[in-house]
Amino acid sequence: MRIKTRFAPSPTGYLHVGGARTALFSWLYARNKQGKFILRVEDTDLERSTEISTTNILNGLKWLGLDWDEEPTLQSARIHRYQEILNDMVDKKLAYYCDCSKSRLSSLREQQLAEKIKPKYDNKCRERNLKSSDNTVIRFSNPLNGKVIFDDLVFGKISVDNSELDDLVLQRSDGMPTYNFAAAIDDYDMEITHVIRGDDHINNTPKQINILEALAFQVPKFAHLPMILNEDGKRMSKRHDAVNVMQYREEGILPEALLNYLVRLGWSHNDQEIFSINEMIKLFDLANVNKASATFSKDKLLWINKNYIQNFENINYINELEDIIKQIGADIKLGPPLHKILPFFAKRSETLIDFAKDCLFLYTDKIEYNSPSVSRFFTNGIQTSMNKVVDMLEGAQGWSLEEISQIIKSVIKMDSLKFPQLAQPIRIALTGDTNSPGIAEVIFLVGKERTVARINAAIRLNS
RNA sequence: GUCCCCAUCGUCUAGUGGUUAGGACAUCGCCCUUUCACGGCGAAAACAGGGGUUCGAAUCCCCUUGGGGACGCCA
Repeated sequence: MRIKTRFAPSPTGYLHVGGARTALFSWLYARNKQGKFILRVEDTDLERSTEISTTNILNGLKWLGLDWDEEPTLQSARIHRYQEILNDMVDKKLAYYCDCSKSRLSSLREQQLAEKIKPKYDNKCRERNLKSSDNTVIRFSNPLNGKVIFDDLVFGKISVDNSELDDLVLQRSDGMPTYNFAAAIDDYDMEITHVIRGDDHINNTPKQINILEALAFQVPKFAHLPMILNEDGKRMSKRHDAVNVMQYREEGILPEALLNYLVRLGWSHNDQEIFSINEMIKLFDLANVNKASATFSKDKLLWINKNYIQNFENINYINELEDIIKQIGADIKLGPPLHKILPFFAKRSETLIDFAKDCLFLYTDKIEYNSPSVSRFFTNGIQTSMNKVVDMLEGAQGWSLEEISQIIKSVIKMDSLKFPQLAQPIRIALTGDTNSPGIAEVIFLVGKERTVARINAAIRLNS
């Protein structure tokens, strides 16, 4: 049978890192097996679901490059199908109507909690044979005895006693199906072979298996993924943690890098750290997924990102970089085309934001001097040497790195200077700060005319 | 509280009965150096604890401890 996996987000926010990791593993598994990967939007909660959330989540997946097969399915479009099955279940006494009020349910729950027992529905309506009416829900007649055992592809054998489960609601009083019901039916109808999801769903699995088995529907295989914890070792939360995938984009993280970081959170292939997308697809398997939850490390993400930025020959991020430079307010036409500066800046940047800031002096003529550095390096008399550099640069025949480098060196020799004594004030004149690529490279990239203008301006200001 | 699950350096992990317990991030030191970086070399750093099983346990079993998850007309 052809492998088919799905990612089934609820449209109640954006794509967060946990969801992205789940989607990635699901996607990798399908791609590795030449199977299908589909999307299912679980929008059965009318209160919380929004269309904008669906768009956000899809955009997140697109940015990451996690492409899907088939049109995404909305559960809200399938209510007739759920209804059909529900009617059948009630007919077959696999499910029943229940009119217990929410207040009765909550006091029951409080009582059970007070008695220190697991809160469960007491099956009051199970044998009452109620008819459907405005306020009724449909509950599942969960088996009373025995246990549910399934073989999780990551965790191995998991066993839960039916006495731990209760008659869960399948359909709300507003007519919408609940998660455990809709997900089980959809996985069956959509012929999902492998349900890959977070391990917070382990406890739902026996419920879904019972529903499927009651209906004599085939049960898919399950693979639960360990959770991702934040740097405090707590579960990632929207309040405290950077969990929106698009936030990483704004921070200058490359999608390939985020994917690479995420794939190593819970999965490994010996000692390998860096994987191209194709390698991930080729090497991914569920057998090497870890069981323990993992802590998210921004440091390591940045390290991986740095690797990808350095690897500009294979990863194209010029358009993204250009957007950021424009956002900062610089004019890309003032300086060299971006692909020409890559070799000089790529190995210096952890993020695209760093990169953009570092190369900004090439794309703006408003140089803001870092004043403490100015006073430190613009020592008495250095202006004379700087003037010599200007003169020689103006007289230069060509404009090569080698030639520029020779000019700097000759002035240093002429005036008996140490390299930084001359290089630093020039660097400040050209870039505003003390940190940049090599001084000859900077001069080369800024260009003759602008270099001369900037050095002259700096000399005027500091003499 | 009840149930389910997990447990190797600070972090991500390799390891599937016999290893000096390996790699990576971060940290620290040295080297390189034209500033900041990059890079190179090196150091420190772990099998949660206790019982078994075994000639031999990080690896298998049990208990304890710690952590996570679930217990909704959320997903």
